[in-house]
Amino acid sequence: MTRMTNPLILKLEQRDRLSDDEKKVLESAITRVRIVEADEDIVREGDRPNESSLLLDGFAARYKIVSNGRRQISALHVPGDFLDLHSFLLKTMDHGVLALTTCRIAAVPHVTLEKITDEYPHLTRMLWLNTLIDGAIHREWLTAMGRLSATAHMAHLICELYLRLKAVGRAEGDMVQLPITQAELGDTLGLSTVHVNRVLQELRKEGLIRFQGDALTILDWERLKKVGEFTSTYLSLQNEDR
Amino acid sequence: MTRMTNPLILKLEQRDRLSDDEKKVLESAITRVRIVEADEDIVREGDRPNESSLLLDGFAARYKIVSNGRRQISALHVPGDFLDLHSFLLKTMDHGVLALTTCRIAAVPHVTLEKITDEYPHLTRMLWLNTLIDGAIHREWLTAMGRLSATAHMAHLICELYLRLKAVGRAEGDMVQLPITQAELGDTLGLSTVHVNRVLQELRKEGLIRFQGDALTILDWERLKKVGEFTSTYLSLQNEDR
DNA sequence: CGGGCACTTGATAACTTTCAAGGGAGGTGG
DNA sequence: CCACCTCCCTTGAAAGTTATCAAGTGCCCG
Repeated sequence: MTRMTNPLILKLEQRDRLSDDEKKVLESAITRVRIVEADEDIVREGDRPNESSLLLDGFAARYKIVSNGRRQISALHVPGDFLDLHSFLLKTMDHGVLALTTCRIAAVPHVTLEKITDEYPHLTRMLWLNTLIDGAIHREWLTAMGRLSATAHMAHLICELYLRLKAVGRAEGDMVQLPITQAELGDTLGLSTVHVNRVLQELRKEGLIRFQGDALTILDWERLKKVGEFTSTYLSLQNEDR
Repeated sequence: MTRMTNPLILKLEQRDRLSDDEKKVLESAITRVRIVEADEDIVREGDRPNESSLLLDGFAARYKIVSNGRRQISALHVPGDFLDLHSFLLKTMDHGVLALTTCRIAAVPHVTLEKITDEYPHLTRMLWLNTLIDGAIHREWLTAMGRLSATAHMAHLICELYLRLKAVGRAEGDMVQLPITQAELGDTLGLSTVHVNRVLQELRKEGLIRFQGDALTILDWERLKKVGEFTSTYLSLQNEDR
């Protein structure tokens, strides 16, 4: 499903006004668009990319493998997200990025990013902001993982994903397409697949969500938020001068 | 204990060269230095600061309280760290920042940061980098919290703190001052205080560390790293053009 | 129609929390 | 100068949450 509007612009414009010039710069920053199939790596741990990947369509995850082969997903990405904007300055990837579904990905060369930082201060701040939001999400996940029950943590994640998808026009009413397996959810929440299954059943039984195939429907937003102790502040969905 | 060199400059110079001009700009960005006593808030959740706080001396933590009163610490800060540089662009604090010890804190007005982003592209990238390293640490903590045992997680944290303190000249050989209570460590790792105690005893019994009062000594770095599955890549301690 | 993958279920085991209590060190007031 | 209070660390036992192990079901795709 291809959209006309670059979802990154959609995402940034929710946080601050972009000038036409800035939008043009962003559009022209893209050198090429490629397709990555599900379960393929988009970037590998240890890589030193000379471009950053922008997700145009599909779902992707940042992940890390630990010694016993267990995997932890540290970020889930939806269209409009940069997958490794941080590699522009961090240089070496400290984690891999994986396509969860077929992904359409735009490449932005690091030389272009450097040029933007030299010439477009406000646009630079917007890109910086983008990585700051990633950081805010990381902190929220840390809190959820450390101090919430498995059920609350799941509810929290669902709230977040719903809002993030809605923010880039990927929600249809109370429903979003969420093509993520329970095993992947487990790797995201730090739970076993079996427990993910039980937790989802609990949320379903409570009448909070419906989750059939890829279709996730929010049945009771208020109670879901309450169960997940969710507040959206950290997503910075406010439009402000930045 | 006051040092002459601004620890932020020390920290940044480990990652890339700073020009004399840039250093001067950083030094003069500081408007005032204040002291915050242990257990006091430096910034509160919900605040909209118009300046960012740079930690010159002491230990601080970003934290969040969840409903049942439990607390999660999402970042531990050592001298040279910005505590809320992200508030420059995120505007609203999504968490609080607490002094764990008496802290000496410099204030950098957001208007000054904006001026830096307008006029000093490379310095801007270095500040951006600073927040990217925070993000990398968050991801590493997520992995440790989700997929490592309590003991491994603790070992991992100790490795990280030792290196970070060493990087700003706060290590004396294999020893660092770590004035953090076991309760605070629990809030950092997502564990109960009791379990923190048991995990520390295990690391001591294994001959990996000594931890008496505030003095933490690394007794067997190689084995500690192995237990904590620690690799330092994510700390970006390499000097590179950025 | 067979195979594979994702989801589901039940039983047991492991890890971590909670509850309860005692010990030790430092600071403060009488 | 000592008693006492508080905070932190430590220990033991019981409870709770989540993982692991083991199967079985359903569905999509070749």
